Amino acid sequence: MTTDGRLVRGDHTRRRILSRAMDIASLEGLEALSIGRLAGELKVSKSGVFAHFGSKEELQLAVIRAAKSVFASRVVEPAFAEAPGRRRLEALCDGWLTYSERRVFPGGCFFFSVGAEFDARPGRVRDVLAEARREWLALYAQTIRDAQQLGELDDSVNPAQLAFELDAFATAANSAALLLDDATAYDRSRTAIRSRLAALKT
Amino acid sequence: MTTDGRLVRGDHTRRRILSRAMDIASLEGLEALSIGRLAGELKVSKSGVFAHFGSKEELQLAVIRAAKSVFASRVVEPAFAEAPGRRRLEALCDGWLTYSERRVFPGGCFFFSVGAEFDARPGRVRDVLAEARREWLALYAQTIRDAQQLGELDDSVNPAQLAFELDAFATAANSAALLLDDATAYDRSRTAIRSRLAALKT
DNA sequence: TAACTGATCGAACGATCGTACTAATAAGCG
DNA sequence: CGCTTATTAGTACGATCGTTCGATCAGTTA
Repeated sequence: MTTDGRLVRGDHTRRRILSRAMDIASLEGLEALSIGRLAGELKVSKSGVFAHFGSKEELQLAVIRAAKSVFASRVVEPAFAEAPGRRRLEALCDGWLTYSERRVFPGGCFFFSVGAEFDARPGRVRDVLAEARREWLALYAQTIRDAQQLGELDDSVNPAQLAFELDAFATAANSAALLLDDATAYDRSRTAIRSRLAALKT
Repeated sequence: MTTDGRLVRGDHTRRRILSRAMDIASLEGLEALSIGRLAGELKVSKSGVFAHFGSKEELQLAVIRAAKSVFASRVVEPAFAEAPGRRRLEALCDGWLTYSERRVFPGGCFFFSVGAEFDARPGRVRDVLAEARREWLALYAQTIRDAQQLGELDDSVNPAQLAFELDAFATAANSAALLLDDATAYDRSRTAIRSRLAALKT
């Protein structure tokens, strides 16, 4: 148990930094995250921000960890409150779309934005982002497999293939909603997902 | 007719700059494009690069125009060599995937990368990128409409909806291939597109 | 109270950014 | 050859970047 006032204060500052940093990163990317800018916006000294992370790369990695935690609580956990199988699969799809639509991060899905930013830059940041995406697709695939074993989804479909397609529909909605200011893209995405899954009823 | 040696020389330099700039932008984004960096890599002076565009934003806009031209010659024009209708639609899908897979730009699809970078930053760059995406989706939709009028595609499908889905499959392949180093994503994408279109035979 | 620890600050560093100037260079043209 | 025009070079500016270092302030512990 931690009641040391100094640690509590530091933890509070750290959370403030990471919260603002997630917003900036989702809007403008992890490279646009500058320590001086964070310090200015949060009314803290540059070295105060820096001391929490030790380097810009460590800051970026900490921001990604924080975003994973937000994503888990807003998308993954609600889906796991549903029964395994088709119900949970639908909750994953719809939970993701709602997470993008409601702008949990102001720049849309955090991992879409920074994933595209780092997908061609070698380094630890890219590795962590790739791993996060792999975990997400694996979660989709496992949920599909569960639904198949429960007899709720046609056995003939390849789980990785269906995971790819569902994720494609969702991220395309995110992209269109942001770049094109086209909120109807979420409807299109839900239509596509619903009709793809309807074809796989058993 | 232009045979003025000075203009020819300037045009050549400008092309060299834009070519390198497109590669950098596809890999690291339009903001990572710095005038000093371009000058260093191309062995010209900073002011030499600057003089061609007048500002960084104008450089970014010129790079986008150049990328549109590359995209048109590699994807759109080959598809228009095919007969209108289903043939042309399939050429658009496959041409796009091949364009991404062959790394016409080293960072994958130029417009995917910079679109994600600017989708939440107001300004002229975003406006131009949004317009380019709209044109691309409109081209898809028109090609679908043509196929319907030729009796090659089920009339019941909404062209904008199908365009959304086909584009979703393609961009998802680009994203997975880059971030996950997963070249099989192109196969998954082709499978998804083929089976989606097969369901719409008349 | 004294000693210690952790969080934060302030100032400075070298580097790079976009941009603004004024030469220098090269090509066309009389 | 001179005169004009277009492209490049050179230099300097203020701003911001990530990082380093020593000082300062707040809270714990003996």
